[in-house]
Amino acid sequence: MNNNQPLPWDNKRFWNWIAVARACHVVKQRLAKELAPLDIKLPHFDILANIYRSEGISQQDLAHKLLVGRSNISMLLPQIEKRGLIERRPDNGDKRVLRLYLTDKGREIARRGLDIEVGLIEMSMSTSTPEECDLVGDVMKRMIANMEEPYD
Amino acid sequence: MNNNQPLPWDNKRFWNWIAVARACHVVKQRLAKELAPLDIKLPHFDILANIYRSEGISQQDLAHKLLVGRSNISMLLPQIEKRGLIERRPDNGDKRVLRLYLTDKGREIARRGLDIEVGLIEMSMSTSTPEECDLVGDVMKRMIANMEEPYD
DNA sequence: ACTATATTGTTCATGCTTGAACTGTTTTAG
DNA sequence: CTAAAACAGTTCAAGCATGAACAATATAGT
Repeated sequence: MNNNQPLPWDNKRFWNWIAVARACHVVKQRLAKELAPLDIKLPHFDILANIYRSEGISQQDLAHKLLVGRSNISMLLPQIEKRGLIERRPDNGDKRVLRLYLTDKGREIARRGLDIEVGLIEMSMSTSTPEECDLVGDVMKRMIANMEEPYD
Repeated sequence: MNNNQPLPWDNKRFWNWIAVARACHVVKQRLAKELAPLDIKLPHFDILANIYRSEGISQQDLAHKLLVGRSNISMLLPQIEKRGLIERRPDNGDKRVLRLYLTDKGREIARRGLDIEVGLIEMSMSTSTPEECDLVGDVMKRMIANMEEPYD
């Protein structure tokens, strides 16, 4: 038995991470609520926001950016397309690839949603200095890099 | 039109937050993989881990801790119970509430899963100093507090 | 005591997410 | 040039998460 191993409850890094996970969860739930007036769900908005930044992106690259599977994108896009928020156009050189573009309506929603998201982030981070926020970002980027290693 | 509003891409806080969200996502996906040998999924493990820390907790309180709806817990518990990892026993004073306890088998899995989780967190945070990690935790707790405010 | 309100847990329909199997296209190697 | 491998996108079945409606129990105000 390994019952004399240190408990996680005594581990500060553990609790700090729990705080990160909870903050993430809370912000996402809150953002979903704030987006309701735009009649857009979080997963759809994430897609719009990314196309807004990278117009003409492929579904593959979009999935990669959002850290989700291609199938996920493949299931959501038709819904957004039917609402007239995006267009899918085949790539000229590669017949496998579909490239994604916003319609004016889609761009408007992306724009407004992003304003809401940024406002929420600014509000929630307003009690921390820019230097502190930057440090948080740095630590997170390091974590992501470490996470890509094999580890076993 | 508000097209001359500043774009989020120019906002440092925005990018720092994106890093947080991505780190969260990556860690969760990785943890899910590491837990596979224990034959336990992340949602089930989260439940076990919380009962491990708070044996005798009610379903309501568990849902609150995990930031999910009661219905979610209500759907997952029977599965874990059937696997013989937990027990549900009625409260003595209040016939509405069910209190949750781990079986020896459940405790073993919780214990081993927590070791894996802590190992993963330590590894990913190993390139940051304890002071930096503590600051991250502080900023996150402030964010959570700010998020509970009305804001509209 | 008694009705109104609140609380705990359940069920249901809906929607998101995943991984595996599949189609069609492109690239690579021999 | 052709066969094998890699790649982009789709489909499907399964599992997770949510909110609304519900049953049973507890609490409060009169």
